Amino acid sequence: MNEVSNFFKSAFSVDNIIFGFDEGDLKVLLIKRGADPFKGQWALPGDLVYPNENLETAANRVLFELTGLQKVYLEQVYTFGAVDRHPLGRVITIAYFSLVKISDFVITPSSFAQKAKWHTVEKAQVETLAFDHNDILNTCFNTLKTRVRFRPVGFELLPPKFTLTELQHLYEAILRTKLDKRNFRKKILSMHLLIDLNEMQEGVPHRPAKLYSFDKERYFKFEAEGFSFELKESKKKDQKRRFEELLEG
Amino acid sequence: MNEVSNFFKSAFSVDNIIFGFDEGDLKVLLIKRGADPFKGQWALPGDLVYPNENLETAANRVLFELTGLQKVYLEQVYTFGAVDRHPLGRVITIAYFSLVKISDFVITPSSFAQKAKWHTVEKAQVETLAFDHNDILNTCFNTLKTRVRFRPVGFELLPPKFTLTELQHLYEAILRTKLDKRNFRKKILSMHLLIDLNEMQEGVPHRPAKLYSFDKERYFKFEAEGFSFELKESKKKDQKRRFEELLEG
DNA sequence: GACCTTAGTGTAAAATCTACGTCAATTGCT
DNA sequence: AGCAATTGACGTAGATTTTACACTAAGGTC
Repeated sequence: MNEVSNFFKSAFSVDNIIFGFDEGDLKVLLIKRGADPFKGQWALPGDLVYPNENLETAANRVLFELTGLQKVYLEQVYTFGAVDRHPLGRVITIAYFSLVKISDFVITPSSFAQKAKWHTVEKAQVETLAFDHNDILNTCFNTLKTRVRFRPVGFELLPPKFTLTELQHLYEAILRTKLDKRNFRKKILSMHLLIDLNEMQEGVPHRPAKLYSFDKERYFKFEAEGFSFELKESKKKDQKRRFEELLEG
Repeated sequence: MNEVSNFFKSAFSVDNIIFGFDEGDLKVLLIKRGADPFKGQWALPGDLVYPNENLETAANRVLFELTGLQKVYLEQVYTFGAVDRHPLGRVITIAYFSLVKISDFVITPSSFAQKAKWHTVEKAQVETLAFDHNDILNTCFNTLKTRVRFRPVGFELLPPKFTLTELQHLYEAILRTKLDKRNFRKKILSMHLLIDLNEMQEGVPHRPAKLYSFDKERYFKFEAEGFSFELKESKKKDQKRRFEELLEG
């Protein structure tokens, strides 16, 4: 029993990778650390888990303290536990990713965050983040890419009413590819997971588009009986290349 | 700083879900616990992680101590951290699943395992396991089902030389469905991931089948350039039902 | 050599996926 | 009022993939 007590000297934390979508870009929320270690560096929002707190509760708490948001999409992704990942001792961290509608959203920096700011994922990936947060971000971004092909999680990133073009741009930003407009629409509509709201966009300087919302109930029904939601990218390489040029230029 | 030290009172463990395949059944290795808590109950093999040990190292260690196997397929799946999941204190556990060839294999029960035994997954799922190990097993089994559809991990469960029928039975056992023989073969062979060994089964009381091995190198090449490996079950409901009857009867 | 068991194979019909071009509705500018 | 600019909406033909399905071949056993 005494030996066992030697093991009870570790801590664990949760880190949230909070994705949002705005102006055609996929973004991630980072905080500028207000305390050592890594003071002044950008980091993923996270915190130590209280001894009597469940992991998911902790992830929700961090999200709430930082953003004021509750009941948003949150999913455990991976646990990072390299021995030397934290300078203060053995701390393993459980990464959660979260998808939020940026529009809903007021950043309310908590005590441990001097400053919170949306970064495009591209920029965050080249930034030097605190701890092993670059690893974590990359892993979670890859998970998002995979997730979005098999579950309609993407809808969590859009406002309640959206156009098909907005939805397509979202998928293109996440998958970093270009999709064919007509095929995308056909595919999405054939799933019957969108509700046609019979409303139109307003105040846009061009032909207004129809607005849709996501039919969650219907999706849950389908999911219950085993249902795969997949989006494939164009098989023609040219399209993909064209998009990569777009990203760079 | 003093407050922070309150957090450093937790421990974490790894639990291994070791899958094997034998006699047409998917199996999982359980140990009968030799010490409290849960003495005498079946449990997943696991251990506390040493303070200076990486998670993956710990998972490999547990596997090695129990089975003598090294360098087998091992993948992190999920972290379980309910506050009350361990009676001795706050212990979160990181679940890894592992795929081994039962043939390779001699169980060498370590100090913490009185007895290790292969259980069919079906039976293990209805057994009352120690801690939250039923949860863990179910989660990992679902992950295996998904994994096997997109990556050729199944090969890890077979001996180095196998027949197409053995491969098909493996998939059927994992997916709990029935697959069409000709379509399965066509699909598998069209991936060009199997090496035809130009050898035949011997000593079987029927027409001997060709032996194949898995072409790992080729797979890694494909994987590197983004490649999806998918097996779908029959869309005709009847086939599935027929198989479910088989499972029950 | 009869019979039992599993191995091995092809095809046609259906479903899905891919590439692609034109007219429509609105705003803003002149 | 008319025109330019912008994005929305839509269908089809050809290619590819998926599905369902049944008979002969090879070896072992008795």
